[in-house]
Amino acid sequence: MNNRVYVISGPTAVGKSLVAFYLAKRIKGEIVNCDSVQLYKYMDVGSAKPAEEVMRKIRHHLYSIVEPDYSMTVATYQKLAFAVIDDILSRGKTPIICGGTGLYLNSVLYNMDFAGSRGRSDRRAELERMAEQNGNDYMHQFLAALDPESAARIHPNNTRKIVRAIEAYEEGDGIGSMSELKLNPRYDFRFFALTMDREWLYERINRRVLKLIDNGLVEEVSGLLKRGYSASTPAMKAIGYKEMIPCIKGVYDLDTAVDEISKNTRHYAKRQLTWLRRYDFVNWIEIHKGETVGGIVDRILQAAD
RNA sequence: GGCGACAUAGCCAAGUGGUAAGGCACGAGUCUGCAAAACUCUGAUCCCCGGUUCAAAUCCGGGUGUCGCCU
Repeated sequence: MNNRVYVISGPTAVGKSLVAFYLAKRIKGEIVNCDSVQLYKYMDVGSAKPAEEVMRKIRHHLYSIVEPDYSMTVATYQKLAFAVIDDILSRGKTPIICGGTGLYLNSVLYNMDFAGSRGRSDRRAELERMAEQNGNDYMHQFLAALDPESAARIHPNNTRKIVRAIEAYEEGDGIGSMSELKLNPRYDFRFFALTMDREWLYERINRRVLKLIDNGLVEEVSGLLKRGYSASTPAMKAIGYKEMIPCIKGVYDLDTAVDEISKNTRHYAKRQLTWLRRYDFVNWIEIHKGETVGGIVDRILQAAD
């Protein structure tokens, strides 16, 4: 059975969705979301989900599948993604994974086993409280006493990771190291990362944020607040949402919100590029000004064979 | 034209004689169950010239520039 799987990644706002869509049209593909925020319902504008009519023309999977207060994890994503990918393949179509959430990408690309520790939320809360009371170094030393290897890998200030490492250790195996991961043999990947001149990308990001406002971001976030979601809802920590809440509450004006969203999006895009550079088997597709989507798809298909 | 203030990294900015805090931006990076998250690293000899002093971003004189007020 053919098990080819395309992966289209890249920083936010390079145009992944559009490229994936045209690629899907060419090869009878179906798109599988790999964006942690587009997984959520009611978060369409801020997460820049593909338009309705686009979704009607080509099958799109794993978009808007959970409520904003659902706490998503990589493990869950992986399970969902595998199920969808296998389903698409079984129908003789080609899955096109599209998104820029690096960790989620890893869960598909690599042989990551999440069967072990799940993490109990009560224990996590307890550890977080402990961290707040005793400080970063205390927690780091606490971890070092249990699991010196992972303590050595985690910076003392990164409390979130330290808590997870302690949690994982207490549950059993502890956390592994991503540097030892092996490629997932189940699929025949064609992995592409779109990129473009940094300055141009930043211009696109700035422009897109303005467009999100035009498209009704303020209304979308107000709506979410009315539904009862708040700044502490997991999904509301996403860029575009977390900055919009204070604006709606009158803490600062819309211009400030726009600046904050743009800045955080630029930072995010930069981190995504850093993440993608670590894959030695990725095919970089540098997009040039004036190039058509068709042309980009041509280059992808050429490189894929 | 006169009077006054200011001049420190891309931006904001502390420091008023002892050898340049901090923040932001930019850049680089880490990453095994919150990942659009969390975290780390990185830059200047202080507008120019001269003087005082063992020692000046810090004091004095001159120049240039910016801002404010006055005529």
